Amino acid sequence: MPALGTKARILRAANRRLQKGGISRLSMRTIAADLGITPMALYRHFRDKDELLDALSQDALNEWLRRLQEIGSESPLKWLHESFERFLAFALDSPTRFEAAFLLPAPKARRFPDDITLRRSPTLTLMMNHIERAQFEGSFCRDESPEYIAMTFWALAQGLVALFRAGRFTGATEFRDFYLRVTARCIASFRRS
Amino acid sequence: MPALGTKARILRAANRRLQKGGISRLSMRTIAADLGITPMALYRHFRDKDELLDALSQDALNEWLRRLQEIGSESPLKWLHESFERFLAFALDSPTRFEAAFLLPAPKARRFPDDITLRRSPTLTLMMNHIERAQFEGSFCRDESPEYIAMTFWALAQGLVALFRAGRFTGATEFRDFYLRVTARCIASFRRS
DNA sequence: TGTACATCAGTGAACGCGCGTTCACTGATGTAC
DNA sequence: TGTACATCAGTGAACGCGCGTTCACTGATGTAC
Repeated sequence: MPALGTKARILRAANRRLQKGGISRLSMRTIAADLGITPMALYRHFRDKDELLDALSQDALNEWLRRLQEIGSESPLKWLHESFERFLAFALDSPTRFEAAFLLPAPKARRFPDDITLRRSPTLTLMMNHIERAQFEGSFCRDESPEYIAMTFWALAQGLVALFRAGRFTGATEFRDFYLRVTARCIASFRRS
Repeated sequence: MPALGTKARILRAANRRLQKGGISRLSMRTIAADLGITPMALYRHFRDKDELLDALSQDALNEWLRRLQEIGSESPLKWLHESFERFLAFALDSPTRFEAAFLLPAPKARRFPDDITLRRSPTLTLMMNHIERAQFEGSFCRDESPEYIAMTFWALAQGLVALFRAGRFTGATEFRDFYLRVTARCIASFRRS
């Protein structure tokens, strides 16, 4: 009864490794050791370390997309608040996958403005859709484009979490308070005046 | 005529190394090789690699503080705009030192809110002074504390630069435009309404 | 002025480590006839 | 139903690399008397 294929088990072990020790301590050898397997067995499932890292990051990005998609389609403003909260939750409750999703080198990352405008990024597109809805409804101002606003949100959330991860807050509680206040304020700053 | 002591030359070489290759490729051996010196010679000047890294980051933080201090004391609002521009310039024209200042692990980093409120961070204190002046003059609203506002600015600027460094912008020009627009907007959002 | 000695920057070989990856292999499982 | 063969997950030893750091040293420079 192989509930999980070896490939999936490798990714899970890699995530665990990532959790303690971070990227720098993630090696083919440690992952294999955690699984009670020879390092070379990994090469049966991934061409090389880069491919494994890539799978890891894809996996985590999918998880993030899934969390975003799970948000109920209430009012667009509520959706935006909720998306900020989910980003925070993702960063706090799964620092591993958060790190894999956003901190591993991502060769295929979408670029602003072209890729974004062309809706090539699934997560940012999702966010932009709700921003557009908010603008359409009249609850958001229209002087800025959805991609501009989405990218602003993105930068702010990333910056806040980066400071937290760099140990710039006394504790998680202080961080949570600050994060929620700042992001709420940022959303508010785009409301129709 | 030793224009530069060996210690200073080591730090300069380390900065150069940091420039190409980043932190991960910064090793005692490569630094020494760049100087045409034996790796062990470095240990005459630094107890170990950590101490060298620490000196590197202190050095870069001082450079950043110096750049902030050089801003003329015009109106507080102009000062804040200028500080954002200098942060951008620092990130773009000296990515090396920027990386050393903000991306190297900083064991002594000040924490929000305690250390900040107590004015333990020289750069944030400088920024908070101008925010206070703006509030006193009446050009900034008073519903938020200077430390809250300063930390918000800080997170936003860091987040923007992090996205740029992660290759999320088509080019430096697009980034510069976006950065300046977003930060100006953020400053504006704290003006008295 | 000359000698003895301490200081100190830098040398060069070596140690032990963890890393990604190579190579030739074993042994079980599935499939074709 | 039995045999021959391909497939495929995993093994185990080894290679070559760059790393931080140890150790005992050399040789020049400064200082005390």
